[in-house]
This record gives sequence, structure tokens and C-alpha cells, in this order.
Amino acid sequence: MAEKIQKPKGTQDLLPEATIAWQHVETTARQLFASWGYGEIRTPIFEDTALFLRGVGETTDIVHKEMYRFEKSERDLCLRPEGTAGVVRAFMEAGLSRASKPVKLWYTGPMFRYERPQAGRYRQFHQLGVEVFGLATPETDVEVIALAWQLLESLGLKGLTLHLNDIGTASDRTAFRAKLQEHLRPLLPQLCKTCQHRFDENPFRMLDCKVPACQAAYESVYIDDFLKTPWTGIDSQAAFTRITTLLSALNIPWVQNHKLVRGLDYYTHTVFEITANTDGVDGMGTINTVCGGGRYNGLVETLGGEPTPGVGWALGLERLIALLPKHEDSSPLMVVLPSGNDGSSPQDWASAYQQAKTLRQQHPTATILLDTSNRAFKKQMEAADKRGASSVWFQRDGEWQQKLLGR
RNA sequence: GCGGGUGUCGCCAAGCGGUUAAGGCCCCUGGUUGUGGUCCAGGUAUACGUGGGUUCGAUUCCCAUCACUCGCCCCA
Repeated sequence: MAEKIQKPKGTQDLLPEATIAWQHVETTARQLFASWGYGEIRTPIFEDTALFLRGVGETTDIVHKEMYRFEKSERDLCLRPEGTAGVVRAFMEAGLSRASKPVKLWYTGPMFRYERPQAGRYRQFHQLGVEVFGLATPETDVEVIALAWQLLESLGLKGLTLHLNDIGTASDRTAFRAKLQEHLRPLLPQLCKTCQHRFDENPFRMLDCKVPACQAAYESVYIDDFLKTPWTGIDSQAAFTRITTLLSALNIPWVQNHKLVRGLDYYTHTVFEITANTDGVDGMGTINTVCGGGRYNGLVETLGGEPTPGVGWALGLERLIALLPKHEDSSPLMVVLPSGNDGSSPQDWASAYQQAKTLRQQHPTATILLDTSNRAFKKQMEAADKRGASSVWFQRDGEWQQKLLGR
């Protein structure tokens, strides 16, 4: 027997039962974005590799070891590992930088990262995100966050927390990194092995360590003191305060997370994550970040465009859907059987098709099924019942009659 | 890249050295039933991931391998 072909590792087949939830999320998001004035953008699933090398940063794991990279006709291409870089590229290429500001966009689609699959983490996964170009005001950051919050609320999610921080600019971080290492070097022998390893590679990650002894060492080390590069005309601290004040006024519960210093290279100033309580949620494992984003004022310029500030977020659809309450398809189901106990003539069939058509017009939200199996009438009744039909229609003495299938 | 878990019919799941390898669900057929819900009878299926080894004998033990899965890393 030929070997079975299976889906590639880390991918999923979404069967009709599952796509109901996806459609629900997509529909909700689409309506919300439209009413907030965000336009949809669709960009290619593969791009020039250089886009991500420059945009996301060569040192990040995403680019470093997780890209699906391939060459075709001497072009170095790769499957997109995230959405922002492609949107920025398209934004520049379409000349949107000359459009009136701000430019508000949203996108959705598959992303690809070559990594070990786990609960809530796939090699092909889907993101839904927004990007706003052209405004560097704290109020823009709040709007973008409020939009994410509104979407998650509309979908009925509970137990959400917004974590945010200001991580300054790349140069602020370089200074902080040096200071951090200087501060921690003498303490190194007391820290756990993982932290010792991270000291050189990525000292920011050390701040996330869960070992109590390590935590104590990091207690007083905050990036705040290194935020020298101001926003446009606003001091960093003042900007952050404006953001948090406004969030509170909007009843969006936030917490400042000083440890939120990671992220892709392109972030400047505001970074945030929305986490969910994943206790007892199937398919989420230990992962609880649903949405992540921030401001990226230097990205457009890095990719060769006019200096343009930007801010946005992306949320993982697989993770989001795992958190959603089960969504049942509640539309009534009616089944049309072609005839009564006697065999069906061509006229009977034509009449059945017509009857189905009429019912579909009369009940636009219902599902109307025509049984074309040609099985015994009794079998058709059984099948209708098994499917959970609320009623069946059948012909008797030339008349269509409905029979309710109550329990 | 590094750890842990699991692999028996489409799904769930017994068996743990010698079995015709249970059972349930699903599916199909026939019957019963107030033309369907219940119930009864029957039927279909190349099911022990793969390759070695131990043994008189392996689904059951050992090794390897593959696949899936969970965790670390990192992230959505």
C-alpha cells in the first residue's frame, strides 16, 4: 500500500465544525474595522528575504532560524513570518506615504515560522493585525489598543490583561543593555544557568526569569531611566503617562510591565501585550499572550521609505479561537424529502427542488437540505432526525406538508 | 536545537508473552415503533506505526526509527 501522506508538521486542517468559529471572528473583525475606518490590505505570502532581514532584524530568532527560506531564479525569497514588514513594504510601494495621514490598515492571513509546534503554536498560523501610519501621538497608541480591546470584548473574551511598557529607541536600549550587564556582572555567579547563558546573548530576557534568586537581583533594574530619546516634542515619561491616563479613562485595565523589553527590533517606545487567563483552556498550554504590538517609528525609514511613524498590533487567531466560548450553529435546519412513500417521478423531483427554493426564500437564515439519496423514505426520515433537523417537508397527495421533529 | 509522553478499526478503547485481538460510537441492512426519536437483530473494516532483536511463540519484553503530542528556547 502506498504510504499515507499527512499534513506537514505544525499545520492544521480546519473542518467545517471548526471554521464556524473562524468565520465568526472574521466577520466580527471585518465589521469593527470598517466602522473604525480601517481599510483592508492584502499582501503576498512570500516576500524578498531582505525585507525581513532588514525589517524584523537579523538577530531575532524569527529571522535567524525560523524562516521558510528558498531560492527561485536567483531570488532569495521566504514565507512571511509576520505581517508588519510586508504591510510597510506595500505602504511604501503604493506611494501611500503621500496619502493624507493617518493611513489605517488591517490585514489577516497565514504566517510561517519553522519551529517546534506546541499547544497554541503552529508552523503555519494566522494573524489578524492593524497598522496605523503617520501619527506619533500617544493618543494614536491608545486608539490602536482600544481597537484591539474592543475586538476581544466583542468576541466575548473575559479575563484579559493589558501589559504595557515604554522600551525607548534602539539607542536607548543599547545604553540600557550596557548598564544592565554592568550591573549584573558581579551577581552572575549567583544566577541560574539559563540567566548566565542569556547574559551575553540577550540580557533583556533575564528579566523574565522565574527563579526567585534571579528575580531579586533584577528588582531595581528598570529601563525607564534610559529613555532619553523623546517622542516628537514630548518627553517619554510624559507620553507614557498620557497613554495610561487615557486608558484608565476608557476603563481598559492596564499594568505596566517593566520586564516587557523583548520584542522585535523595530519597536520604539510603546510595546504591549494582551494576555488571557488560560487555566483550563484546551489547546493553549502554557501560552497566554493573545495579542502583541507596539510603536515602530523607525521601521519605514529602515526599509527605505520616508521617515514615517507607525503603530500596530497582531493577534494570533489560533490562540484567540482556543479561548472563545464554543460557538454553535443555531440556525434551524429543514429537510425536503422528494416524495411520500411512493417512488419519485421526475415531476416529483422538480417539485422538490422548487419547494426547497421556496423555503430558502422564505427562511433566509435557515438551512434547507434536499435529500437526494434516493433511499427508502424511512431512511431519509432517520437521516433528517440524526442531523438534528427541526422539521421535514414531504409531498403527500400532491401537497407539500411540514412535519415537525420535536424531541 | 534540547527534554518528557503516546502510538491497537474512521473515533474512543480493552488486552500486557500463546486470544477467532473484546467492547462502545459512527456507518450500512432488516425488524419494531403513532411514516422519525426508543428498542432488537445482523453487517462492513487490510486495526496492533515501521525495522530489527530476545523467545518454541510477541500486540504484549528489549533496541532503533518514524509520526503525533506536551514542555524549554522564542513568540501571535
